[in-house]
Amino acid sequence: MTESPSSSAPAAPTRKRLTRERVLNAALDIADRGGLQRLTIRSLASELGARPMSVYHYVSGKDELLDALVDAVFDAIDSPDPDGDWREEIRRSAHSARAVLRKHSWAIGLLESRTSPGPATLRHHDRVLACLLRSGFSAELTAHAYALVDSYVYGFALQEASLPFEGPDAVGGVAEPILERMGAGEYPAMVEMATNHYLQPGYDWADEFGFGLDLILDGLEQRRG
Amino acid sequence: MTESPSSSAPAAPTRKRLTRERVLNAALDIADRGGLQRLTIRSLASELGARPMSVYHYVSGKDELLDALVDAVFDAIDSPDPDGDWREEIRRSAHSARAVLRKHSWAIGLLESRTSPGPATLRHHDRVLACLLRSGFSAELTAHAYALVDSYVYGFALQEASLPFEGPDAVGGVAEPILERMGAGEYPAMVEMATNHYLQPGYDWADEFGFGLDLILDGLEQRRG
DNA sequence: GTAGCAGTCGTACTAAGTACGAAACCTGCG
DNA sequence: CGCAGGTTTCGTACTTAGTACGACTGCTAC
Repeated sequence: MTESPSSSAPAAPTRKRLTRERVLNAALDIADRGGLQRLTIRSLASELGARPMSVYHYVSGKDELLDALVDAVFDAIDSPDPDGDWREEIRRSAHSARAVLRKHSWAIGLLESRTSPGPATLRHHDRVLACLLRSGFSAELTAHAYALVDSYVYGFALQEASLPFEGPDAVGGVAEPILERMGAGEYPAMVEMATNHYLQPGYDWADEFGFGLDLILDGLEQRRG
Repeated sequence: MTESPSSSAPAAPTRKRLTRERVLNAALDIADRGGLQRLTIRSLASELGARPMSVYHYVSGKDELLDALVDAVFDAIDSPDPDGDWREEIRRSAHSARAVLRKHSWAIGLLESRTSPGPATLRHHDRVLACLLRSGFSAELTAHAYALVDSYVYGFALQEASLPFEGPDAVGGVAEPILERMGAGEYPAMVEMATNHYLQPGYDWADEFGFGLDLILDGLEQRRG
């Protein structure tokens, strides 16, 4: 019954010393797998093979943990290169942000409540601004462009997260129940769009992202001084 | 010490019978005042002058409560009139949505996790689609426009909620501490923008909304068949 | 080896969601 | 007027989660 000293871990994954990095990565994993709801100090400790209170040596509380996670997500976004072509760089960065936010969709909901950006977040924003300024955008237009592109990216990610389906063909699976719920033509335009467009083979809502982004970039180009 | 039967409420606001409407309104109030965090079944009951378990006769649980709140927020948005001029109607509706989401900014974070839209939400979306379709937009362009405008509105609201300030002049109050935190020129472009633009008298970040919206509407108009 | 410190954790308190079933209330009917 | 049956309200209590406090452990430098 007594454990020999050489075998350390009885039932938990990855033993050893904790580090802030391991804590954050484990938290990322949990949130990615099961959403923010599954991420508790206790589940986190368990994932790390430790007891809840051990976590508090690496984060001061759950709030700081969430702040750190948001910053970690921003860190994964490919920032634009301030010396490249603005249009291509902003475009690339926006696509990257969208992909990252799709993977960590729980992070979007966090953005609303966190008002103290971390270093990675600040750095990303700085690079976006630098890219625009160096490309000859006026301060005013830079501010416009920045607000516009970011809003679009976040908003798209937000919609994507709240869609009840995933991928090109899964649409039918959840859309049809909704179709029925619409009853006797309460939402005719939605029905029309669903049958004529959304449910057509080959349609993938995810493709909408590029259209809007290009429209925005076109508009900015036209308005550039 | 004994209360006379005629005086009913001892220490709580608004007595009488509960209704689902009163429950939802109280929940709205609490969330508006103190954010989602303050909204608990217990605080809600207390606001209503009732005990926690009484609430469960009007909502099946906290999740359903949150779903209902999101739908209530959508209900407050001014939907476009499908028979009006598409550009003006979409514009008006977008401004309304932005105003509503600013007032209930906690709702934005909820959007990410709720995947079953309520009737008001569906109705709003239906009206947007109808407005575009009746104005001669193709199904394809309608889908594009819908995703684009909604993304922009949600995303703008999301950014607005996470800004650490409010209103035209409050900017300085919170931006300057951040300026210092930037240390020795770690974020030069942000500093440049802050000093040359954001902190200039008369600048109001909220005004950015119109620029982006008009750019988007211009772009859609150009691409209309 | 041992003082000292960083890291780990046991215990326990608090807040919050909510299951269960009883009490209070109201209504229409005899 | 009184009572049966449904409706509403709530008392109690269990569960999960965050985290304060201080003790224990084990490594490192002397």
